[in-house]
Amino acid sequence: MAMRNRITIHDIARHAGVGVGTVSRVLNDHPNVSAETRAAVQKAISELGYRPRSAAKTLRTRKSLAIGFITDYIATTPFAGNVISGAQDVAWQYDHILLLVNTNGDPALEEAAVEMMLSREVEGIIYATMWHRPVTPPKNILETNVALLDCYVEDRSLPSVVPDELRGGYEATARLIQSGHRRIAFINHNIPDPAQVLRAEGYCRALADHDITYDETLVVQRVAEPYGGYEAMGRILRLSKLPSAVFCYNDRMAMGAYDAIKEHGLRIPQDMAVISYDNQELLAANLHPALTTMELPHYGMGRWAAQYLLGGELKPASPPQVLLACPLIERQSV
Amino acid sequence: MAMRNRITIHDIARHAGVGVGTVSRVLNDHPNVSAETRAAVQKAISELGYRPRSAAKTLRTRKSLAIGFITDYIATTPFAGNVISGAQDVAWQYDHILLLVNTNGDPALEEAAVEMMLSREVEGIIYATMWHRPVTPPKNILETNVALLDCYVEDRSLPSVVPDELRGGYEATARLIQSGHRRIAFINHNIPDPAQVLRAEGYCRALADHDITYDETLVVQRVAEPYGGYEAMGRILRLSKLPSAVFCYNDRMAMGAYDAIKEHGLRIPQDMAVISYDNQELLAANLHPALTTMELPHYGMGRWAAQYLLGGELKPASPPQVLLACPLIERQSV
DNA sequence: CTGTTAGCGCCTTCAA
DNA sequence: TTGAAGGCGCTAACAG
Repeated sequence: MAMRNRITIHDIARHAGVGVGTVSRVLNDHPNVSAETRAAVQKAISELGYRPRSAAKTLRTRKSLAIGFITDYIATTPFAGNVISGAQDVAWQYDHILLLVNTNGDPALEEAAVEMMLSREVEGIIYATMWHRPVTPPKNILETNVALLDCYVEDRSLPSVVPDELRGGYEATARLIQSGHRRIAFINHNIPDPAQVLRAEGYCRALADHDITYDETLVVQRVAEPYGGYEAMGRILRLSKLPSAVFCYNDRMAMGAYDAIKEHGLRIPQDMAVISYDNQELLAANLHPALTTMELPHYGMGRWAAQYLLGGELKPASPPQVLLACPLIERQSV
Repeated sequence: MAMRNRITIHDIARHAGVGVGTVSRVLNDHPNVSAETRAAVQKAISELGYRPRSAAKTLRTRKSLAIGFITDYIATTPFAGNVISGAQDVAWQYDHILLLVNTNGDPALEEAAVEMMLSREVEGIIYATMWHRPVTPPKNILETNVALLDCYVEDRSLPSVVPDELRGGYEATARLIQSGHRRIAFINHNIPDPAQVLRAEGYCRALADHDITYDETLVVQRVAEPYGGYEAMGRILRLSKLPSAVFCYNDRMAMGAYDAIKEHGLRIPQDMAVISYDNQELLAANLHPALTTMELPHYGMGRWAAQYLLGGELKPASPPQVLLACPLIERQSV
């Protein structure tokens, strides 16, 4: 904290008996430096305990070695850490750091955050939502590079990475079919968002591809919480002809479905197989039996977004709309 | 992205017919500027769409308006978002931004992260762990201000904020006693960390304060996972004289305890009251009955750490060791 | 291969 | 209350 004047490249230049240009060159691994000069400079650097001032470099080069990371509701989802971790791992690999701002969905704050990031000359901004949905980012974000994470703009004019919900819904259903099930219920969320629509579409296509007739009485929509899953499963269990398996919109609904199934005296998976979506470790791994589910690729989306921004393959002409696969996590419920 | 030369204070000075010094003054709310001059400058600023280059300011003032945030395992806990959110809210209030690095506990990476932050001249660094424990931060962190979050150094030489586990253990137990329970079991973690030791201490003191004799057969230690809680509760239920309530080390163990209690044919809370620790929403709110538990003050710790760094009350002479209360979240299990 | 020099954009004295 | 000038530390272009 005792901030005596910091050591600069001038100091180390003098100490090593060279010019500042040379010091700058060794600092930046410029090839045109003789081995001995380089060694002398490096010696001086470590002897004097030199530490560069990143602001000076940024001012000169217009590169901040940073990317912005804007989240909407970071505190409300257990997945936030995975997304950040993915972005961070790639950023670090490129010697970049993450500038984080959480906005609680406030548009004014979003715009201010972007402004601050632009002032700091970030390489680009990752605009991340905590659940898959369409968004309208502040327009000033267009003044730098952007990667939308777990979200997209309706007109597809911005690069985006989201989970491949359709394929996930398809594969979850197919997994059930593969185990011999033909009569498969689907407990879905009752609010139409991308996950809700696309998982349903995947469910339908899987049935169709295996010549199973779609039966609307087997599809029940409720609030995407345990009690919603409980209600939905209860309704299904009152059917005269019971299904032998159920695909749940998410692990929370599956949690409720478990209760209903057990109360009904049925065993999982013998009497009722269950597969679901999200892979919330805490739930999925600890339910009895452990829940087989489709994992949301949070870490991967974080990586993709950072990689897109730093990998140098920016093509604003045709912004990529990437779908990341949701891997099947096999446990004991199927 | 078309990065024509940026507009500088020189441009706006010329446009407004004043000197750069004056522009700088209005930018920084310096009092000595006449109202009309100020207005003229502000007009020019908005007309030209001026955006400051933070690097230039930082170079000149040595203030980056940023604080570093180092985490160990951000991806492994659902609480990460709350901590970040707390720090972020305060940082923003002071016009600061968070520079985030997650290290996966790698000491080399930690040191490099600190080095990068020092180069960027952060105001201070929040060193946060995802569970309460003693730590050894990289020594270079001492070259700036530090706030340890959910952790501490053994010699207490660095400011730290952690949950008040002892008081939490005490109050959880007292809550049970208050409901008339006198025979109270305690399911604890089987690895001695601060939470384990201090919650146990709180349990003991609460019993003592209410003239209840400590009965070691009522205290069982296991792995802090649902199956550990299940095992522990099973052991307790085999006792000849059953307790009427149980205090669990965390919500996950409580989850397992629930299973054991129900399998034993007992009702919660009528036959067996349950209280626990952590308030993992996902679990606590969705167990049947909903779980009464002590909340870990993650958001508050985030706020405290940022406030300490930015509030200007730094006193390295006597580094504060703050304990934050764990509020009781009443639900239906007591 | 190396030294010198001219800024990057801003803030902050110092005079006026 | 205001303008002018110097310099924060670094990189990159230019000579040599």
